Amino acid sequence: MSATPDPVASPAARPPTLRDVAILAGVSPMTVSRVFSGNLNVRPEVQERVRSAAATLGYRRNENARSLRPGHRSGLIGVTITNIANPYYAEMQRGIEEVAAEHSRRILIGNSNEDAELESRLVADFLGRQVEGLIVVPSGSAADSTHLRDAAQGGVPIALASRALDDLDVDTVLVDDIGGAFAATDRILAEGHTRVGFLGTQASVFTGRRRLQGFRDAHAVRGIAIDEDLVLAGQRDVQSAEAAMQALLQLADPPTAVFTANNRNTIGAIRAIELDRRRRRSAAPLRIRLIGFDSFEFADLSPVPLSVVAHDARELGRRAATMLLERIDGLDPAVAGRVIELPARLQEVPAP
Amino acid sequence: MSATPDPVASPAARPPTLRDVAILAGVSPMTVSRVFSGNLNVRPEVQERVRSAAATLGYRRNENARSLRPGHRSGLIGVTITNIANPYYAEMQRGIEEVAAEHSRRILIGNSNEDAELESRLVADFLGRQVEGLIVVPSGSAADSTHLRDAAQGGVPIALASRALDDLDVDTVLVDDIGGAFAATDRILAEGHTRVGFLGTQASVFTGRRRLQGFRDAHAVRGIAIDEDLVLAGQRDVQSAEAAMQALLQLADPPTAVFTANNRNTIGAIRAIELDRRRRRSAAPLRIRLIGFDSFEFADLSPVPLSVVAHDARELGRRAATMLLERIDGLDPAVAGRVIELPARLQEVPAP
DNA sequence: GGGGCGATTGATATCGTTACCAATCGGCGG
DNA sequence: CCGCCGATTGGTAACGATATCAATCGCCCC
Repeated sequence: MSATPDPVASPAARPPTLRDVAILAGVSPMTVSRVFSGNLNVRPEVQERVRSAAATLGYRRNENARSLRPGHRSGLIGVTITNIANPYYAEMQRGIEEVAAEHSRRILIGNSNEDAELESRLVADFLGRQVEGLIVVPSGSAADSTHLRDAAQGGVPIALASRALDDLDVDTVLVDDIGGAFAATDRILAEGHTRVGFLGTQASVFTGRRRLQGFRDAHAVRGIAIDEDLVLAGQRDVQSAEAAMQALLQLADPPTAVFTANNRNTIGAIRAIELDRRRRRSAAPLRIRLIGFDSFEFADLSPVPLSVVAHDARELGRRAATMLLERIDGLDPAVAGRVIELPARLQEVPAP
Repeated sequence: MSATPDPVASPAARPPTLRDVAILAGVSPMTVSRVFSGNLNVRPEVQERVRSAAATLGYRRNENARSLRPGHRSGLIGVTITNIANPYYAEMQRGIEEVAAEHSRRILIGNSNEDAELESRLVADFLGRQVEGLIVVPSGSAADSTHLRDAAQGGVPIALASRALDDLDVDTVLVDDIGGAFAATDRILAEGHTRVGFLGTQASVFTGRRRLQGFRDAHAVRGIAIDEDLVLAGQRDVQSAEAAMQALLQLADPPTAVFTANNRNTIGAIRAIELDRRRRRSAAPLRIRLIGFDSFEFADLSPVPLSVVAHDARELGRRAATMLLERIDGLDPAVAGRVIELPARLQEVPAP
């Protein structure tokens, strides 16, 4: 005989089924099924025999087969996020999973990478896997939401997180982008600044659009004109944000304050200012008033004085999941899409 | 008639099945099945009729039912992570998903929250859902790995990420914790420091243990004694790390340098030092030499001079997924668990 | 002591899909 | 003009699990 190690049983070419357990335990498949779903009316002695046989074989119920039965639910929730590597969405995912776990649901996750086509494929795949609901951060480039409307029409509940879609009436959890951006900008203007820069994402991104609107509204209310040369939208990562900030700094007449509309842009801006200081071998950074949307782990340790508009990503995830599960658990479908706006609080700048 | 909006079809109490499509198209279920899996030998005209019927009904293949057929694979990979809210693991998850997507696999994800019991339940659930493989960041408290051994014995490939398990011979991707910690500590000692603090996680966490070992090794090689009062292990979050650093600073004879063994502890340490500076209303932070394991987004913008031992979380995820998929795609099971150690590079401190 | 009730167990059919085999048809070579 | 072949289509039986109904058994009460 060869030296192939094979101490216990065969290497399980095929995972054991309920039928295998039944044969080993000398009972019918139905009895095994009963043992694994509540032990209704099975003699303790038989239960013991079945469990022992199952343990010997390493049997596990096939959840996919179970979910085939009528009325059974898959216990899965599909989540598509634009980019999980962004700590904000990671935190949101955590919130989603907390609530999902409380309701015994698992999550299937996919990154859309801001690509509508990819998002659409993810959604289709998730639906094919019988998810009970979808939580979607709609990709910025999503010109149409056909794939989501199809799902909704098919009876699969959807919750949108962070971004709304005008043409899709489903539960949505947003941050008060406009209010937060307004408050931040208003604060800057109240301090006397009149040339305020804006760094944000492209207008096709819902949150970017709204935060720019808050920025504009605040100017309008105070009757201060915006120099459009100071409005740079289109940075989606830290690197491009840093470059954009550098461009602002190098203007002949640079802004005295800048509102950055998300954490990528805030970090890029800080980086540009701090690296500028190091290049100048100066002890003090440029005096630029900086307020950023989104809090992040290092916000209060920034080397550059900074205020942030803070909001709670985990809570956003929790609320989206909660609303979704209400739908899954039978909320009257006639109830129109509910929209929650979570507060965005302007945090005071820490003593420098 | 009432005003209930119900323009198209019924609200799909039950999602349409292949059989429904077949009836509408006036063909047999088999023909529909063929149309959706390669169109082998179905007349174009019939194909068109079937596709049209499917579109009308909003039909989607039930992937769970398909995966019931013998030989079919689920296309799912189960991933358990200790805490996705840690940006390091979020980045890792991204790497895993990139590779999984390249191989047309989706991921089922769950947070174990460093709880072995929870991890075990997640794994059991994933196996029940017929995942083709598992990627696990073993929870620190996992005294035993029975649940994983069962899975492995059942023929489901496993890859461990970030942390190894002594008693489980499976593919594993690690960071060169010992080498990285050694290099960092050696650098500190070479600079002349003799009282070096250590902040890290509890010894039950694999990486924490290894990084402490590198720290000790470096001292041993240089024949420098470690003051055990300066070794604080057990901080798992930023808050407790900050408190631990404060404790070090308040010692009668505080360390002149500190090695922080992960990003939570590094950030906590920076926070303690910076907040101390602010309390003292001083322009300069305490002169403490700081080197931390793990890079993070803000590492080079730290208000406190800092070096880091950098490694690539996304690559770690990619490698784990790649090895797992090799197993799934039929790598000889006789091949013993492969262990990869990714490099951890000591990055120079940026000019302050 | 008989009828009946509850507890226990098993046989059957089905969930949605597809591999396999059989049936049908048109057309072409001999 | 017959028979064979390929193309096309359908019937059947499973995949693993369970709801439903039927069957069996022991035991209690009148």
